[in-house]
Amino acid sequence: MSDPSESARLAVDLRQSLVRVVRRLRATKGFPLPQAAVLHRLDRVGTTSIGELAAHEGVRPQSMAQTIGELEALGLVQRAPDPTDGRRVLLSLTAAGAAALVEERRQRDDWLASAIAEQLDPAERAALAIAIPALSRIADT
Amino acid sequence: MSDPSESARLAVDLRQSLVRVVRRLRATKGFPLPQAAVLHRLDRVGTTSIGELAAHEGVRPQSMAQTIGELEALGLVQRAPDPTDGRRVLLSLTAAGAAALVEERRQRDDWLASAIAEQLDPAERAALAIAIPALSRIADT
DNA sequence: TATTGTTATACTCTATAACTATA
DNA sequence: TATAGTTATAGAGTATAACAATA
Repeated sequence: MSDPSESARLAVDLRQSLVRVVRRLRATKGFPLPQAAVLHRLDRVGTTSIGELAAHEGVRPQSMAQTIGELEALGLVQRAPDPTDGRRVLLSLTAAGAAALVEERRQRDDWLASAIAEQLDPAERAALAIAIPALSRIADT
Repeated sequence: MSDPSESARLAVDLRQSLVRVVRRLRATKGFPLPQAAVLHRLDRVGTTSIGELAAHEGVRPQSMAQTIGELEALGLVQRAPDPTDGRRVLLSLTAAGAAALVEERRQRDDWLASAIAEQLDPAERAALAIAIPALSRIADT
């Protein structure tokens, strides 16, 4: 049974803490968050399209196109035509992009990982492991 | 003991899910997120200063001053001089601000609360209840 | 017609810098 | 000098609208 007042309380507290953590993340040294997300995504899936990236991140294709343009200008991402569909563009990391990802991990990811390791107790880390996929599901709503 | 690789994995997954939920929150009808946060905060503490609000949200006083200016222009927040310190400004909700908060709750908070109630199972909600204060602590780092 | 992507433009959010007024 | 707040300006992040190319 879900208690509506419990969910209401969780909602308000969740919104406040999420917004604050994201501000803190943005303030931490590293690539802009949209760029960092693309670097991680390309590293994980190898090759994909702008539309897929936009859908996965929950932004408009126009917004993702701009992020990709920035990464391309930095030489971190490369485009290739999709051989089976002339409308699509296949994206992948360049060698410099892979190196940039290493640097991103060393900076922002490392900060967050340290915060999790040092400031959370085992029960909180276990709770986080359960909460994260739940949050992703909410984001997809 | 905290396993470093566990924390590293949590960090990357956490960043991605948080950013996506915040984007989704921003896209949901209601006040801009900084304004909504102030409405909630003033409702909770009654009266406070710009500096306190900025510290609580983790933004610069200049940024908070702008948010307050917007809310004041909308007639949702009122200023009063601090009788004991001429530099400070005491902020509080107007009647219209309290009404606006009701509307905010009806819209964005209700969306999030519904998502929590309908899409999360009891174990996930319990995990969220533990994870939220942990996230707040990380934001304060 | 529908889909993929681009370009142009504007608004939101937050920061830094430079300032005023009060303590 | 230090603190609370303001104003000006810039940059990051995202959206909508209008368009071109391909399916």
